[in-house]
Amino acid sequence: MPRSFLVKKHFSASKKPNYSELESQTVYISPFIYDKYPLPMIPQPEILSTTAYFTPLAWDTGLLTTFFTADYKKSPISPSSSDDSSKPLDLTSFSSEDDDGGKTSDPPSPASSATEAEKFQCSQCSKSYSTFAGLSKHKQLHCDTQSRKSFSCKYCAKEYVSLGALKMHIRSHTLPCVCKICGKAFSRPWLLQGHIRTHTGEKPFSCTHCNRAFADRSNLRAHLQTHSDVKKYQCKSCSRTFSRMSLLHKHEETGCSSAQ
DNA sequence: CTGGGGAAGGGGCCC
DNA sequence: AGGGCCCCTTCCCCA
Repeated sequence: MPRSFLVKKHFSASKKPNYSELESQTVYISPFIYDKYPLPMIPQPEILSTTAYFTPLAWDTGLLTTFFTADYKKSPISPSSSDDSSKPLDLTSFSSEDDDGGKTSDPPSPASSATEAEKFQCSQCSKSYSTFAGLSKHKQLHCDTQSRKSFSCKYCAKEYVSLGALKMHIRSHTLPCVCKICGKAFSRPWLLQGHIRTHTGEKPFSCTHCNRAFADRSNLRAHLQTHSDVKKYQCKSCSRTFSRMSLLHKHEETGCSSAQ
């Protein structure tokens, strides 16, 4: 994903958040995409008109293609042919466990992480991180009680130990990322990005088992489970297995016959 | 009721 | 320290 899609914002450096500034931050996607959608435009609230940022990247089909090609070069998941960049990408040649480059919370593979993970360990809880920054954030958020400070949200009762976490949370109230097609607002740019795919119909993640395509990588992962013989989620009461945790939860909540 | 797809929210990690 | 991305999870809807 091109970083130019995102509008860099400058928050107040003071400990007390500048709420008016936070509230006025509105992220716009490029207007070019909307040229393809002559839909009646929803009246723009004042927040949308005064601080509009139009970044260079357009979300038209051609540029989307460019975007996807460039973006996915970073990941092990890349189109089979660079000349055929409009072809949906294939995730299925990678297992759901190891296609994330070690960024997930899954247990790291012994070969790659044993030494890395032990490099920075929390003295409080012994949790290990591969980077000092990771350890620092962990300590700040969870274990370094001496340095904990409270940042309260003015919209709700939530409190956070860091200003960054509060800013992130406040975005869920202010919803600065607005879709110009339908007016729906989102807290983060990539939520808007995913939402825009619902308008464009872009589905860059394809399943090689059945040729279905998805707009969302996670939805492809969930779909891949339907092709798997082994269901990951098992009911402790009746041992029945499910492809999704949500299905297991639903099964348990609706009353597993073997429960109790 | 179950299984599956679509859409979205939030946390963790890397840069 | 903050921005950005990825992943996991959840909710809703439909067949």
